[in-house]
Amino acid sequence: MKIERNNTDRSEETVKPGRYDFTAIEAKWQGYWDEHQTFLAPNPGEAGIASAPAANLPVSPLGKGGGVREENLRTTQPKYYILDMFPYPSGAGLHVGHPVGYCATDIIARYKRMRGFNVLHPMGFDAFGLPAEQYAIETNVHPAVTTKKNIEMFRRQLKQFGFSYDWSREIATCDPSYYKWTQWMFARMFESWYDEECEWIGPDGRKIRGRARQIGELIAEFESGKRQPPPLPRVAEGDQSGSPKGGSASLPTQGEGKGERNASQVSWKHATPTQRRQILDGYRLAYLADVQVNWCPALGTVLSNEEVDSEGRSDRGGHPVFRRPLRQWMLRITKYADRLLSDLEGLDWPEPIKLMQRNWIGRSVGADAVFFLADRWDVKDGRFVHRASGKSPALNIPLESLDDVIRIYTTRPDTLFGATYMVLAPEHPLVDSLTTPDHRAEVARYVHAAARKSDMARTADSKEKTGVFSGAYALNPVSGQPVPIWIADYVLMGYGTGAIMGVPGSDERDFEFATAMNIPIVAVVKPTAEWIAQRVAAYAEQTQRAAMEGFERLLKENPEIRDSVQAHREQSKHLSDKTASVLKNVVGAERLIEHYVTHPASWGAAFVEESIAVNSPASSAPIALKDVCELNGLTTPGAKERITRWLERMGLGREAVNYKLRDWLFSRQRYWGEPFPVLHGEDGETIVVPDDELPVELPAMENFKPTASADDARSLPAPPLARAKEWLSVVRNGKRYQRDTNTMPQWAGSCWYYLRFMDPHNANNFCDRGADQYWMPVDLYVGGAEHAVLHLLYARFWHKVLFDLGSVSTVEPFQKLFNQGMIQGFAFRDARGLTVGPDAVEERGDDLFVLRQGGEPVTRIVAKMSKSLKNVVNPDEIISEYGADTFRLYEMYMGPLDMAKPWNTRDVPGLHKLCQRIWRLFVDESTGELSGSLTNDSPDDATLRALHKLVKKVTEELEQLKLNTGIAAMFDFVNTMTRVTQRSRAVLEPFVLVLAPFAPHLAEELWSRLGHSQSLAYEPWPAFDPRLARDEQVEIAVQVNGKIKAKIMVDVDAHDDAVQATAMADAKVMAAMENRSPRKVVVAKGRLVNIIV
RNA sequence: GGGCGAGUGGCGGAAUGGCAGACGCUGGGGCCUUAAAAGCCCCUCGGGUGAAAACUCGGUGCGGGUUCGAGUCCCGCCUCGCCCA
Repeated sequence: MKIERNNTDRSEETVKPGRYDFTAIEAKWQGYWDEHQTFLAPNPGEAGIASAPAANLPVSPLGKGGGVREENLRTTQPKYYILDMFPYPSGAGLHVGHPVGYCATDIIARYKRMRGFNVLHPMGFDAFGLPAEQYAIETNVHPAVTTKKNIEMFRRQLKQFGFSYDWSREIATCDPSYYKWTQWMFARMFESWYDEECEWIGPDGRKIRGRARQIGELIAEFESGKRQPPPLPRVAEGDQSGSPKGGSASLPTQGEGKGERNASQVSWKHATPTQRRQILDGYRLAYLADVQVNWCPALGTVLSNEEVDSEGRSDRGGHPVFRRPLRQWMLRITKYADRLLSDLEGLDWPEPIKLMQRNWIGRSVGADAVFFLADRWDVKDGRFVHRASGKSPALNIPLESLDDVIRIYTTRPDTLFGATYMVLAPEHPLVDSLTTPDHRAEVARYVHAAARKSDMARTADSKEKTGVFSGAYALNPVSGQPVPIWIADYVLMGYGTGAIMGVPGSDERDFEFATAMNIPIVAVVKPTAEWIAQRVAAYAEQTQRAAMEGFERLLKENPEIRDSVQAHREQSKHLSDKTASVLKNVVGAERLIEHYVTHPASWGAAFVEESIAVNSPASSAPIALKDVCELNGLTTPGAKERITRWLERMGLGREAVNYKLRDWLFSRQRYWGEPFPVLHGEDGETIVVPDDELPVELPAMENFKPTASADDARSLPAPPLARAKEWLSVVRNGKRYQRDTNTMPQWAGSCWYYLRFMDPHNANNFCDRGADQYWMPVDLYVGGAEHAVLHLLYARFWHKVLFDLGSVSTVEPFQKLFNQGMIQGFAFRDARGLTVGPDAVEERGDDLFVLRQGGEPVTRIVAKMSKSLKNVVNPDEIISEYGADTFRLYEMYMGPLDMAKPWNTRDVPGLHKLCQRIWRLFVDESTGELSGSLTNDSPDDATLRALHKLVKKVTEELEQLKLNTGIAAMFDFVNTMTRVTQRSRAVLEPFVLVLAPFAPHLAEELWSRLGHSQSLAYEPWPAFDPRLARDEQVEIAVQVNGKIKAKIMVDVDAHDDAVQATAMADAKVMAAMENRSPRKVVVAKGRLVNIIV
């Protein structure tokens, strides 16, 4: 059809019928990919859906058109599993931060397909979670409905980017056919225990120590007598509520019994069914325990630490939150601490993430030690003697069997002589029994108040230390000296044993506490000169009153310098650097160190580093013990070693490894999560639901509101599921059971989703073993660094349990991890430092921004995108205006993938222009036909070289995920090609293939217009000729004494001598050398020549 | 408070220890056009000399160091961001 140029209707459409119509092109190819199932990835044993290049032909020679096609099962090819952290489908939809990782993985996935890999690139939804439930509470719409709607929105949004996901593998964790297997895995954890002694060879041939085993094997060991059950807590028979007596029996705990609780040895043979259950529960990987939780009665739920503010109120609503013990499901992740730590070594992960995991696991080697309650123990003949039983500790008596002691863990046993007090957490079971009558009222008040504070508020460094004296004393095991026992909330029950020895001379927080409570401070480690110098500098800044007091004391004790220091002080009220230097130079480091050793309290801070032991024991203090461990003069590691051996020999302690990592609290009082596949009998028995009854589906409910109750620490949580009466009660074998009213936390489903992707529709197993062996491990896992610890640690733990049980073949799930950077937004800051969003600001000329109201100038800053700043960018608008290809290119061009960078919509058109220019290289806009400049002639040297350079650069950058510079190379290439009038197909066709991973719609369209009938998705990636990918001559700089004086052209392969000769012959160089002869000449090949005269 | 990361033009950023500022945006100039848009071409770190071509000096948060040579490596600071507490 002829275009009528003089038509009155001069819309763009009629003027340029061949324009780059991204809307039509993108819809067309997304339709094509769907229809042809282009990105379906076959599993082993399945026929390859699409034909593919042979694995041994990863690249095609350039300039010869399409590569050789062979019918070939892709499953015989090398595989590549590339995974995105799947999103939570929130009601707000995608924002521009989400697709950063998705664009990158899609580019790599498409590239790897062209390199001949069978690529698994799936997408799904982490669909259980709080926001949907919260929305349900507010609107009474079922979370399943909202979630389904949100998933549909997300899927639509994701599809418009043209991502090459195999959508046939889509999963959602809230789908019963998915959570059936989450429940199944939980049941396996309930039915297994961790055998720490087990040594075995994994499928990879490596020796592993420790293994999850079937609980039946443990029972068999008990029955055969091969293994003895540990002592049980002494609970009155038949007293299921375990009514606390003296407060000591109500806090069973993770793991085995603690030393301070009374325990009784029961043989398996003579154990009652209840006792046997208790014994086994102490071993199971999934177990029930009473743990301290943040209970918010008004909201009817338990809150996570992050949901409680520093005042101990709920984030939402500001309701009181109480610390109280609740019976919760726990996962025994702590048993895997060592393996989670050591297996990090072999992973290709960013070092900071590994470090964060190491810190989170927090392995430390220290010692357990016992302190003796002073009113129940005596020191007789230099030994500790229990008043009631007359027993004494000894080498062969386990710590656990000592009564009336407080067990502590310390990473610094070398500082035991400096322990001048003890602290028990307010929840500690011994608090009630050891508090003396005259202190009881005060202690009770304090304990009650502490229950209302969050862990975070209690341990915040900035907080003033609080505590009350219990009236009781304990005997220090290394000296026999009595030390006061305090109750203070800076010690948490959940960490260690809930009791600490206070060593104010060697611990910052103990120092603060001792200072506040007037407890003696003893230095047991000699500070280093560097530390003393720093403290002296702190005097000069006059930051702390304690430091000033210490300074005054120093002056008093050193009259010979008082005058000279005083002279400085008269000139200025403050201490100056000069004063500090007088201290250092006149008093001298040695005497300052001595001063700290004798008067640590004056120094305003504790020396917490490692150095040399002193005052251990102090020469002045009398020691009641017969056997004394002398530490003075030893280095910290040496002192640790000696004291630990001594403690062991005396039966007072032992070496111990501790972890910061806690067992995983796995229950939530929520509706929208996986129900636990367990049944609770009225007699306290807990059984798992048989596999053939899985999944245990959520009951249909209409009201999700938590049952609010009085703001009272004693009220009980009533989860929504507790109201599903019919669902709740179950009869099995004539016995009545109740289902668990808790659900699993959101992390559960994401612990194994990468396994389900490999075989998403399998009804008989969570994943076929063959698929697992073929696809695992994940070759590249891309997501935000905010999941560095929790998700990645939980998933690794979960995977290792499955590995131990023989369900998966790899030790670690994610071989390579990459963290994409955050997309930030612009915001503005006014003179007072207040941050405002872009909608409150007007731009006046170049980089001048003023407030719309008032006209006050503001400066532009980069800030996290947030609803409150209204600087969130929605990708839908960008895509409808510029297209998905432009969006993908822009997001990848913004900067390095792993860096945070601000979104700037103003930059987007530049990438759109790139697409248009590429389009015009091929298509005549006025006709829509292929451009007349396109020839079938063989390419000229310049454009051929440009192509080979491009292929080399893009290939190298893709391998390193440096997509921004890869795109810059394409700009360069397009600039070069725009300037020429004849363009050879032999150059342009390979270019389309290089473009394809980045801008797939545009590339497919051009490919098809060039006459190809099939998608380019499986075309071989172009190869480059290294000789053509570089110039024959290069310009190099010539420096004389490091200053550039000239530029010369030399052959790339030219010998250094020849380059040097050319450089020296240059007129400007000779002028700069001024007839001096070179002392030294450095030739950096292809870079520069530096002549030193 | 601890850990990690980052500071380079007006903006985003580039640079195996080797010519700082590739590439894009913005801004300016030119060509094309009746005109505009689009497109194409050129310029765009700062100071100095010059009519111009060009020449020259300075410059990668601050202060030191290693090196023939440092944005890059080392030491000490400052600021910002993220995570943890």
